[in-house]
Amino acid sequence: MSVLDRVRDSSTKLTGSERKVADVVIADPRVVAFGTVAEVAKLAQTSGPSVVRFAAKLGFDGFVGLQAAVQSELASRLAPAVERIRERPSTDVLSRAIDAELVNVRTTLADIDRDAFMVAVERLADRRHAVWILAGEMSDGVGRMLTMQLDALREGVRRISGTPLAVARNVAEIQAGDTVIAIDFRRYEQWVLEAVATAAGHDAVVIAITDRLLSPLATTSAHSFVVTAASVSPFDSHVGTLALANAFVAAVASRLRRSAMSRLDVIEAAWASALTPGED
Amino acid sequence: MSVLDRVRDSSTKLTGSERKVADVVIADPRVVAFGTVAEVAKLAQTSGPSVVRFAAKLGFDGFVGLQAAVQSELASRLAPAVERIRERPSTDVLSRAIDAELVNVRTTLADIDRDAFMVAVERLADRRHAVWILAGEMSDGVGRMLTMQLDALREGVRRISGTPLAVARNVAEIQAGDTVIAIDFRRYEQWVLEAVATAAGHDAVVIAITDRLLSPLATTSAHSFVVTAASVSPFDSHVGTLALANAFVAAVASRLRRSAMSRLDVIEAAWASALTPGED
DNA sequence: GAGACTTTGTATCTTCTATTCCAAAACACG
DNA sequence: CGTGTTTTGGAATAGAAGATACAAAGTCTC
Repeated sequence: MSVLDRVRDSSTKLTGSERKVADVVIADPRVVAFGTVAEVAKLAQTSGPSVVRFAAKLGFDGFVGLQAAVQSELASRLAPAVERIRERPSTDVLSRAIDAELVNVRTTLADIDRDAFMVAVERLADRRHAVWILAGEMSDGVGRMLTMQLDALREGVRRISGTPLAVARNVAEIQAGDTVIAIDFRRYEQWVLEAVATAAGHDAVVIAITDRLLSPLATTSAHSFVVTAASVSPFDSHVGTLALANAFVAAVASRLRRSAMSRLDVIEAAWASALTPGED
Repeated sequence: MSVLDRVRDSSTKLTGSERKVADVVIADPRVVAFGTVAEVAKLAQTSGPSVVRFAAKLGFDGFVGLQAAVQSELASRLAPAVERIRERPSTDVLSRAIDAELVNVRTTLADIDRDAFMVAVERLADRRHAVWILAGEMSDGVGRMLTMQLDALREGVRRISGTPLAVARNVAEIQAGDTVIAIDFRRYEQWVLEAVATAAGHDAVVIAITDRLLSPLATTSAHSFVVTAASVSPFDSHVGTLALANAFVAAVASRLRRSAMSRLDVIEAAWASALTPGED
């Protein structure tokens, strides 16, 4: 029974400062393995006795018991590589999911054309041009997250969706020089393709995120990025799509560092006043 | 200067029993890192003082100095994946993004409690109980995709969102035995926590997807899953969250194979008639 | 708002462990 | 074989670190 399991089991019975200790222990077991009661207590911003009581509550024989358990867990991780490579023939759903999603992330990001990426980032970071985001139904969630995050970094970011009428109205607003990010996958949705075509006709710069280099979307776009969407479920995995979107956001953020940060601070303040803050 | 280097330098000056100590230290540093003078002495078939003298001869301030050095060497090998990203000499955004997202996927899925996962899947696949999905603003996109996909596999899947009034109305509909999936991260949103508390009070089974084992959300839930959300942008990465959601969908799909497939066929047909099909 | 109960940290005690001392053993050399 | 030197480990010591007792602070309940 691992330390993590024990924390899970007793998590409901833990008091406030014991929970602080638990956070520290879980966040970095090395502190427990190598350190002392005093050090753990300091990191958890509590006192020694709370650390000792925490260990006892998990069923260990004092801090030394906890420490021994953590040490033996870490020790196995430190065991020679040979010993560790007993890779299971991934049969169950979870193992196959890990394999698939790792491939999705790796190939999606590794296959990016760096030059195209930089050009796209440059455009997204250019606050003189508005950014419009369209996403097919299956990738709608990624589109929303991308919109929200880009919008937090700069002004003039809008998502296009809704009824055909609403879409048409929004598309009509797109101006020459604006940037359009379109996300769509197999079973390409007609309205996305049409909207992109219209935007391209109005001299907007279209960035396509899609599943094939020669997808209908990619061929009508200035820049296109191909996502690997391998999945063990009946649906495409959008883990790669989201990883790509995150990469865009990260690049734009670092490009806009100063202005983005002040904008983020404003948003942060709004959040702080709107929410009851968490524990820390 | 590593411990190994120091041993090499002073190897000629070592006495017989000191050499025995050196052998032990090099063969398995864990004994020094985790153990005591007495234990090292026993393994080296010598006495405590010889161990201490060995440490002094290497230039350390006694055994504790040697131990500290060995610990810090091992600590870097044990560094939590998240930390290793930060330590890396920041190359370009893309490479760091790849590293971060791979870590997110790997640790999120690898750290899953298999038993809890199976129990959760069993519930989600149980068509006698409705499934309700709640997600905080930042993870809203994942919540939507999860809802859409689960809904395609089985009936009775609903997403809760909108105005406080709409949320309250939906939450009131939750019945004993229903399953609630709540997704929320740091800056925990009050409405999510409240909705979950209410649902739990009505004897619904709550599955939490959150960022810490002991987050406010996790502690009030029957089952909780922890996501690693390391990011190179100012926002948490939800790649791990999505990977986890996909894993749930995959597992539910394989659990419901027959019934899910026929349902998917119906949806497929609806799509085909609503859309202009793609190239293939 | 009073009282009971829980939680928490300070101060103290106890245990464990690294260190040091020193005498015995091993060794080198004449 | 004896003497000087080095090496070694048992026993004593000093110090650090974990455990505990207890009182203060906080929380809950009626």
